[in-house]
Amino acid sequence: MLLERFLEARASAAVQAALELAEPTSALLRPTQDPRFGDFQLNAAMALGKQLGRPPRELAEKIAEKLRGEEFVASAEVAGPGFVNLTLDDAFLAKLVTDGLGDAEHLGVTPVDAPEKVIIDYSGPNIAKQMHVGHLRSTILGDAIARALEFRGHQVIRDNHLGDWGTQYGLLIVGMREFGDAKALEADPIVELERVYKLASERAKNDEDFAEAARRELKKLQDGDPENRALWKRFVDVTRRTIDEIYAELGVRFDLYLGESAYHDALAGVVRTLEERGIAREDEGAKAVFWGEVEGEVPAKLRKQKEPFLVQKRDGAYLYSTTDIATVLYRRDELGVDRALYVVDHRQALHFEQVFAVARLLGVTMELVHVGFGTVLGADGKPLKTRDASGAALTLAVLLRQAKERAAERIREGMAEGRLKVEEHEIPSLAKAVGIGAVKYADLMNNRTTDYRFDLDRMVSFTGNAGPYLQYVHARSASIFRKAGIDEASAVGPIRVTAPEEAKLVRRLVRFGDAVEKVATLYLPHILCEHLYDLASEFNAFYQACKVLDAEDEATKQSRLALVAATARQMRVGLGLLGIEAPERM
RNA sequence: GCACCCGUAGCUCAGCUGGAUAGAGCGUCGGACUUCGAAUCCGCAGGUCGUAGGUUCGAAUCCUACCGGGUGCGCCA
Repeated sequence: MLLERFLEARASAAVQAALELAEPTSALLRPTQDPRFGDFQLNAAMALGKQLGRPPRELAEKIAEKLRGEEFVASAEVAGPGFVNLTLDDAFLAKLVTDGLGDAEHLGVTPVDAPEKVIIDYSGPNIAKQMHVGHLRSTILGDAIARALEFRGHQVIRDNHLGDWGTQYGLLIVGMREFGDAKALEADPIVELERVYKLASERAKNDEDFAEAARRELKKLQDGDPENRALWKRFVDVTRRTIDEIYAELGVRFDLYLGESAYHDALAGVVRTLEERGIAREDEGAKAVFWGEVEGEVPAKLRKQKEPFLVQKRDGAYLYSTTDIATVLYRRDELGVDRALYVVDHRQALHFEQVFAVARLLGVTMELVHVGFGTVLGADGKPLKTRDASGAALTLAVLLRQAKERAAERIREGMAEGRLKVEEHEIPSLAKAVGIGAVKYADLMNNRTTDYRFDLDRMVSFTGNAGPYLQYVHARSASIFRKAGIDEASAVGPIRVTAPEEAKLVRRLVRFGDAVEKVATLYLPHILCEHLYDLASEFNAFYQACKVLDAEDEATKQSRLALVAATARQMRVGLGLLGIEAPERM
């Protein structure tokens, strides 16, 4: 069940009945910010008081009275100008958690009524370039959102829209012939490709013949010249080897790797269609959409825009705008998706608005969402540069390695202090789980929409609100079962709330489904991070205050074991949705 | 010129789409390990929510203006 949805529905019905309203109205249910006000508050009375011309507190009292009969309500009190403060019934909540134990996969969270086929486009690294920390966000966010959607019951297609096509390949081809080193390309492909690209693009700036040659080779490549095609294919293959290592490290996977090149053959047709429909027209030799003149539905913002949306260059080459339009059509016609998500830096917001607007003009009705995210900034507050000569390149591979190293150090400390019984050979996998988990959590805990400052120390920090804090709760839970010599799955309650810490923990556990639902509808994984952090805090408080194995009686022990099991499982599943491992010990 | 985003504790950030006395982490300082794991817990300190108006029972949140920072806008992706 989704608790908030359930409560909102029941409370709204109560409001309508209590006030004898003809139309249904929202109870304006919100979680309270202060436990003194109970668990949830209803704000409807104040809004309706104005509307109905009656004192809000009088309405609130009627609503409260109506709710007092509900089985999930412990108390309903009127407070302040007309709040109705709801305190939920402990036994009702405890039963929800106990019931959830029977559902190992979804923890009692019911799936959406109408599952959709959703394609999610994320990561999208460029061929011939190292993945750097800027790629982390799209990759991690996309993966977490995909998992949340799947958890809610949607069918998800993960697509890696590789940057494997475009003008840089002309440069790379002539560059490789001019400066390339076959041995280096084999040994460390991306380093060599980046070196060659840098030399070639510098040369092209001052050498018109060289630049011309690059354009010629690009044209040959795009026309299917076998030799250039083979070289290009090699660039793609060696890059794929490297990025796939990173994905394996991150535990990220894709169903499709349909890069830009996959749509090349469709581009001429797209432009032709746009012209035929009067959406695009020729101008100064190029083909473009002029938002002021096209007929049909166009967002007001674009209407006002002077600059056209270019779909073909004067020299006949296509742009990524054309590719993206072709991609939308492919996803509709060949994949039949209901929804397409683009997890891409928010600097491309205008680009996607334009792509989507063109798609609408072409009659595309599926939901198209640009899931934009903030830019990763360096310590100076400027977008993090990685290609620049100044300072060592901070690649994703380097970041992940450092995170793992620090985690390994930490594990060795624990072993030395005797807190941890870990075999030497377990260290690498454990360090990976903790190190990579810390990096992922540090990224995901930020609100997706805002820029954030990249700080390596913070990212591999293992204290406070950080990945390992959540993993630690899971490991502690697992440790209790190890010590008791029983299986987590055999702890089935029933849960009874006796201590205040148990009451708080239960109240957190029942809100898991709502958190995941928000991630899947708002595309904001940090909401789940926050939930799991709160869960961890409340578990730690419970752990501090309540004996589990040495509980005062057998029923309490069974209840608490079930509570520990529910926490462990929710933490494991929740971390799983974030793409973070939950080790049994750490 | 047009469009968009952001200003919240010393630092990094939440604040669930308008609710009550604005919350975390880090950092500082002080406590808690013979007791289910101290990567933990407890406590102290820290705020004109950029500024000024407006909307209303009620604003960090919505509107307007201004200040400050950033981004994107014909032939890159």
